[in-house]
Amino acid sequence: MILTLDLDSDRPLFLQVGDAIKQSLLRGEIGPGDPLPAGRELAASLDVSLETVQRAYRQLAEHGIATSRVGRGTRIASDVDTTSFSIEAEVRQLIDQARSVGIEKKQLLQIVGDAF
Amino acid sequence: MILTLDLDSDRPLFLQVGDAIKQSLLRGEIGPGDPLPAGRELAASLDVSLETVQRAYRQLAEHGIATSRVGRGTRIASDVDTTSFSIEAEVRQLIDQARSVGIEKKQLLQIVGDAF
Amino acid sequence: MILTLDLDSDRPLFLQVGDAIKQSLLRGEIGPGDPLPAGRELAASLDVSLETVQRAYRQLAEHGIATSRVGRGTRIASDVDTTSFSIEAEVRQLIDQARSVGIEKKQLLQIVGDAF
Amino acid sequence: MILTLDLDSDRPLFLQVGDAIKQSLLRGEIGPGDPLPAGRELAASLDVSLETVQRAYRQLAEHGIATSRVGRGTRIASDVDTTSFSIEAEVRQLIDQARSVGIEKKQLLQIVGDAF
DNA sequence: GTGGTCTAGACCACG
DNA sequence: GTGGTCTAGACCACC
Repeated sequence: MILTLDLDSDRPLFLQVGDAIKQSLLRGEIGPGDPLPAGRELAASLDVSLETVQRAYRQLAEHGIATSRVGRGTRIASDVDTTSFSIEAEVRQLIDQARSVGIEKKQLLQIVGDAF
Repeated sequence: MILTLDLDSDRPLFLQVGDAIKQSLLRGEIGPGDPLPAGRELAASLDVSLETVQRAYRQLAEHGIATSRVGRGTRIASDVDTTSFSIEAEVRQLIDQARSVGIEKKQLLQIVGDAF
Repeated sequence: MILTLDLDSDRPLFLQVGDAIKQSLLRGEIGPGDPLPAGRELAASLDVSLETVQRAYRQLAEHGIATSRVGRGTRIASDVDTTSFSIEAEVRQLIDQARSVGIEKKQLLQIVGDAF
Repeated sequence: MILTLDLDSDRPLFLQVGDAIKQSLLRGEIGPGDPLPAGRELAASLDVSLETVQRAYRQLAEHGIATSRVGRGTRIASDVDTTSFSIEAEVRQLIDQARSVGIEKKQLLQIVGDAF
């Protein structure tokens, strides 16, 4: 598993780690039941503290995306539902509102790009 | 000017103050060149610290929405362009959700562009 | 707020802190909207690390029992539902099952007391 | 002896093994004096480490449920009393929930005693 | 080996 | 002042 972090981002590292794992799920690189790297291992490869990785895993567990068991590692939940990751509805809503105030496609992409 | 803040929101108060002023602009309650309330006055009416209001005004100034001059108070810029921030809140929300599910900037722009 | 921790317990300290706060709620010592002690303050009075208290508060927030805002402290949620803390149903279920296998009141209290 | 483990459970495997043996006792599938499978054999059939099975047997011995003798294997104690552990799981669950809502041992015993 | 908990520091943004 | 994040260590139970 190869993940990249943006140390200059305002987004907390532990959320970035969780984001990256969800991304791998969406891309199909990993799937239900698949093991995640050991905390110490991932911490070393990302050059962050173990606690940061643990917080990421803990958050994934709280959201039902992964499960951790002492001595057995952390793995993607067998019943993980990737469809919940979709944001299509939000995108449609945004576009509707943009149109309602006369914002063009080009402008909206500019605004979104600037805010990301 | 009557503004309301949501103390239960995760959004910082000083940004909420700025948001509210932009909303007044969008609704036409205030317009280019109009004066904003004195910092101390608005702070008292919102029951927040003066520093919070000052930070809000500073942010508006940085975005070219308002201008401050010592002794003259703060007023809406004469050349303010409302189209750019009318959907800021929605864009922010979309980006937060996109990040939380591991969607990158490039991907999101693609999705938005396709759906428009 | 006076809380006591059992350092010899197997129960994690941060859960004990959360337990104690729920207990205060059940006893009516604190109620919806009431502020909780500042993390540093509670950490000092309990002689645990700040992180331990923060984890307790974070857990309460995740369960909708408290809300934290940077710079404004942590307080009991205004819509907290203490009835959800009840365990009467579980107790009744346990007693039914105990009776069904011929366990007497005295025995059950012994078993529960030993397991706590 | 056929036992099943729940790898998704938070309950340690070695306790689950002990639980399953107690359940067999309660169901009458095995009785006082009956031999338990050899450690290596059970470990292989459950696909867990020998250490896990050994820990389970050790725990059963500590609770007076089984006895181990080198070279002779492990067997159910001849004087085992099944009434004591028939509702252990329910008691554990109750205590966990009680702790999570801040109920103390004394309080819980009071509640259980009142409801019986 | 694994994850879970905890500490004692630090720096940051918000008020 | 507040809470949020992060680090670099440590010890523990489980496998």
